Amino acid sequence: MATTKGEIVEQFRCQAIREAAMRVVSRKGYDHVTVQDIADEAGIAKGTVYLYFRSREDVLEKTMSISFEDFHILIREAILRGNTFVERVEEVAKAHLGYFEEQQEFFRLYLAMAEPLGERRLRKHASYRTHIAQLVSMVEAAAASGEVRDEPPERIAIALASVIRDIGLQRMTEKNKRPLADDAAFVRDFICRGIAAPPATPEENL
Amino acid sequence: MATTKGEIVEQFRCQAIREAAMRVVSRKGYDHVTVQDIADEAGIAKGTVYLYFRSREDVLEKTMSISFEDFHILIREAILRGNTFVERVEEVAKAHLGYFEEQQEFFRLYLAMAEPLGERRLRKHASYRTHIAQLVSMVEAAAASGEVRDEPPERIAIALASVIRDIGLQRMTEKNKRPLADDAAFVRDFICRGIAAPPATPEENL
DNA sequence: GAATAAGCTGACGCAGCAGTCAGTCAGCCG
DNA sequence: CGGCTGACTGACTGCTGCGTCAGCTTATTC
Repeated sequence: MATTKGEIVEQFRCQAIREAAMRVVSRKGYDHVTVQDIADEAGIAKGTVYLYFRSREDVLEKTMSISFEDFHILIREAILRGNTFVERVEEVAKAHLGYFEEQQEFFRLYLAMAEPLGERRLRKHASYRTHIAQLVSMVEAAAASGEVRDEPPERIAIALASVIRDIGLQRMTEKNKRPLADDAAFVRDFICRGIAAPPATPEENL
Repeated sequence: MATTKGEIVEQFRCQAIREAAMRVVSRKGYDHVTVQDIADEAGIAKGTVYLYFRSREDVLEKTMSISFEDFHILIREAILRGNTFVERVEEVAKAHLGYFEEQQEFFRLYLAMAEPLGERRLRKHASYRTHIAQLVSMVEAAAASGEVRDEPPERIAIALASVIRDIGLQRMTEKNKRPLADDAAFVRDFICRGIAAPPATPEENL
């Protein structure tokens, strides 16, 4: 009884518009998408967009948030799968890169949000901050159990996201892709041999 | 004889406009700068801008290129200062972060160019590619002498730039800054303990 | 001081886009 | 069938920003 026929139609339309928006943002970038683009992509008139969303910004904001929800869940699960910090990093990298692979549109959306230009973005989109926060708490847990060196957790988290993002970006532009597992392992090694607490002082020659 | 009075004036004006453009790009971001903004910042009329540059894009392009020249020289010198790969990474990080510190406007410009959205930027601005190329050849040299693991040099170079950039970004938003040397050391450790060839198999527990 | 040249100006033309709203039309009800 | 409803449309308005150019101001020359 909660969902009338009208509400179902509304949901369907909203979703169609968001999906169109996602595709267009992928192609043209966040800043350069017009409402007309979105309408064309969805096969409706521009005015119709305004029946379901307050503004251009509203469409893009909601598109962002909803797209990120799946992603957040995926990363959360990846973190839970690992038992040690090293394992968690590998799982996160695998999930991250894998999702980028199958959702190239999302990846471009993610890039658009992560782009740090003027901090405008970083401040604006709560979804991206939530994503970083997930990583921060993972790092904090590892710091508490002595698995990582004593560095600001947020610094490590951002560096982690940064490396994964750029590896993902490179995978995207490569012709003959390396196996995903290899890249996840690369990230794991790259990150962990850098930030893991020294095992038992093997050498101290720096 | 090569430089008439007119040419000197022209050079002076061009420089003033570029400097104004740099400040404005810093504040508003590449995409959102208008020619009027630049003219206002330079204290001249909009039309005057078009006496010295063909278009808005021309102003921004030249601003980019010239700003990057100093930066390229700085990084080249940093690379030459180091004797080992580890030293070079630290020198590069120090130079990088130091330059970001004293040239915050340049840093924001750099962010605007590095933003990978849609590869539009990366393809467009040769300056950024040149910067990456510098790092690639540094990594290649290190790979040749067995100082780094056998991974695609460009991958490592981009990851390196990525980490430095994000550390720089974080420094920028911090209230009480850590000493620059500490952060350069952080980057050095973060990078090198990740990509340095294993010294003499201290442990093999992965 | 007048005449000429050079440099600069900002109002204007034009284009593109966000958001609006009067009008259209398909479907439904009596 | 004829009238009503509401979802949808797309032309329109207002605005912003690029690039132009007729004219103004300042420097230079005689």
